[in-house]
Amino acid sequence: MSQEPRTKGERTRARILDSATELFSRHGFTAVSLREIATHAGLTHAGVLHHFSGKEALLLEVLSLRDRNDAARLFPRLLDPEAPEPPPGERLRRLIGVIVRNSGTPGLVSLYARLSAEASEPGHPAHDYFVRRYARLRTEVAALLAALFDAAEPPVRADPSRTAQQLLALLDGLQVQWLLEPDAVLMEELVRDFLARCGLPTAGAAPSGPGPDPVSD
Amino acid sequence: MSQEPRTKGERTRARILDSATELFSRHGFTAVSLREIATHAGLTHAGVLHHFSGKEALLLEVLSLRDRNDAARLFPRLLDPEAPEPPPGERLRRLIGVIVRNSGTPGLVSLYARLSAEASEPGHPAHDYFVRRYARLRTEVAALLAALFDAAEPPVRADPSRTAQQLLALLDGLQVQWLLEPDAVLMEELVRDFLARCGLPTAGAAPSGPGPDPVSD
DNA sequence: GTCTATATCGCGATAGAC
DNA sequence: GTCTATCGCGATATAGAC
Repeated sequence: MSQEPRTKGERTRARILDSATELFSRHGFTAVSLREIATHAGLTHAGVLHHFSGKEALLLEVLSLRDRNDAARLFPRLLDPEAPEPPPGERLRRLIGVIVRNSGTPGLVSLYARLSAEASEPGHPAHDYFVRRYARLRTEVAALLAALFDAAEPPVRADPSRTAQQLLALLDGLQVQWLLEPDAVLMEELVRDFLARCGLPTAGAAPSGPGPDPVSD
Repeated sequence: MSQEPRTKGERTRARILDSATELFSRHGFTAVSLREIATHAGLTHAGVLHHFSGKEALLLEVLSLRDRNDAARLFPRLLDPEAPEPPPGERLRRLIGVIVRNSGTPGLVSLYARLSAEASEPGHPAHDYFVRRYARLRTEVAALLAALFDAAEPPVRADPSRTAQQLLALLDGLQVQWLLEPDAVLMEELVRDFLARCGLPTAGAAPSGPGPDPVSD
């Protein structure tokens, strides 16, 4: 999961991130204090704040690590321009696979929804991160949709960029509803239904498989 | 906006709500302290906590008041079963009108996104409120869509309930993206586009007009 | 019932000593 | 790189004024 840390500082930092991930995932953001994370990692809360500028920044690190994993699974070239790019159909299957995979870690999904909403306030420390995240995702998903639209039979005439915005919004919005009432929201089915409405039938099941984590950082 | 308060307590409560709405909208939730709200309303922070069980509860009141306004505009029967129900086409126009109207108060939109994400954690004080909110909205929007589907030419064969979930998710998700980058997200157009894909063209502009606030509470 | 004043608690965050 | 000390915060509780 983590790149081999060389210095003591890097090891401490990694230990803090591990503790934070575990405690945030299990008990949520508000319920966990910096002092608890610090104790769990074997130092004081001021020690934690030497490595991370604040509680919010610590959450951002935890989530962006996970985010890079998901993104790299879908868009290998984002991390390594030399990486082989799977065909569009396979990438669409992986996108649905990420949805299924996320349902295994509702704690982190909840944290992400929370932070993205908080970060929408201008001036928030994570504001730029999310602006960039959506811009990047929109570009990548638009390119993927464009390829799928062209390859479809019959070809689909729709704006890939706008459809990408809609798809990303649908995923985010459904996740909130799913977190509130897991049994009432069939994420995968509703997403497939939307894609079908766009002229992109997604018959098969989503594999996404175990596979190695494409990000190590 | 507020029903004529009779007792001193009701007046104080309304004053606190007004102060909280103004300060939260302008500076966000985190940046405003209960002590500031109290001072702005002319009492101490303990006094505020006599009327509201906590800062989160105060936010919930501010937002649910606004929520009831929006909902009543779309579904008059929710508040008054005797109220006349506008035809489906008019109600769809009003729904789009609410989107346009919300873009005038990004502060409150941001607060709503934030709270709905936070409340997704089980055990959160507002968890039940949001579960009920989505259940109610899903039911109402599904009924509206069912009427529109039947009246469409040609009639649309789609599951109104699932389409309602998708539409609500789209609205929530787009709002987060819009808050992050207002110019990059054309809310109204993207929603109309989705509805058109569902077989529901929404040619005309959305009036929503000024009109009296349907909720007074 | 409405509200103030006060004290106490752990929290996130900062400054400075070591 | 980590600590102690300190700050204002949200929250709780109590006692009492009007």
